Amino acid sequence: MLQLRDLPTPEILDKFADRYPDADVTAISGFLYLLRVATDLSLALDACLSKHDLLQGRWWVLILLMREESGISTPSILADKLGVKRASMTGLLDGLEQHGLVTRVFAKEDRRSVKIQLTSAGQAKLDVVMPDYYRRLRQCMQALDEDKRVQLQQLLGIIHKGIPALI
Amino acid sequence: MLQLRDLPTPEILDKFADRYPDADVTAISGFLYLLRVATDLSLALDACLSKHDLLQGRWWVLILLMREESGISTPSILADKLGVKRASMTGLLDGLEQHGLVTRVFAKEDRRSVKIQLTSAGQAKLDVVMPDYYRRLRQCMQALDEDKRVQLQQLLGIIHKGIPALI
DNA sequence: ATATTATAGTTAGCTAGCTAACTATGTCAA
DNA sequence: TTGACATAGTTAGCTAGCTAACTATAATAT
Repeated sequence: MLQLRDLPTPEILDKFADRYPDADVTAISGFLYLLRVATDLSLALDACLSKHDLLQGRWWVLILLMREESGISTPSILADKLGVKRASMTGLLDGLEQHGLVTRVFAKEDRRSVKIQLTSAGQAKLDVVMPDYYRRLRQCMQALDEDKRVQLQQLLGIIHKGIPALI
Repeated sequence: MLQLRDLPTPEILDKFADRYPDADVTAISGFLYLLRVATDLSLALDACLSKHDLLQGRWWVLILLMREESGISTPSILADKLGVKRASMTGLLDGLEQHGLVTRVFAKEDRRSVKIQLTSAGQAKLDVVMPDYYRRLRQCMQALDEDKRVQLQQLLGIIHKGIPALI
């Protein structure tokens, strides 16, 4: 994400725009501020989860399992949904299994595959973490009224559409 | 940073809100979309920089040096401004020095300290990368008119103020 | 003056991602 | 049926961050 703590002042942006005429100072500052706020949100989420002895990766796996009616999925599917490689999912599941939050169940219909099952301890963990997370998140976004939330979604949608132009 | 690719649908959010009454679905979806867009922007930036054989960390160091009139700073100051530990800065500077983009100059006034100087090759690298970055970023944000950019700054400011409530 | 404490930079070893290569199993076409 | 290819999961080794501990130098208090 964005490590940079020392965002450019308007003066610095102007100085750079002098040397590089393509610079669009309001675009740059909006872009950097978006990255800054998102990075700080993500760090705050990490801090919140770490109080419950969790990191984002493992926490999302538990949530993905809870989304399933049966609490069951497979490493490949979880990896795709989480957006990590299967190799990374192996590590996440190792950690969760060691803590007793999921179990690996070997499938009989396809002997290459493994079913991952959310345990009752895993569900119990979520039942502690999620209310805390939701309460904090509600607080965090409290000052945004419904209109502003709609605005935010729209603005983010516009930017999201523009991302291919950046690559 | 948000790994998660499979954002919750409104149905999933409602299901979770049933079990966890503290859930504020518009807050959650705004929060996740903000993280999603920022993460994709950051990945797109990585992709853009990698075409120039750079990663965000090293690139920001070059920019921080260029902000200085003299092109000179120190590892500690750079680490603070970049938001990494001094130990990490050592590695970033090693890489930049190997590529001839910065030089370490030992200071005589304080023999513990080292001055980091942007080289002419480093400046030349920026003079190639920055116009490309600025041009792409302008394209990416093109669809946001001036009003919407102001709105964005305001919304982000409101959210930023709320972050301490999340920790 | 000298002992303590603080600061600048580095090294060593940890983490959670990654890619590449591997094993085992399944699928499909000749 | 069997040979080629595809898929599921794992292992091994890479990266860029991190913390903790270290060396050298400077600043401060007694």
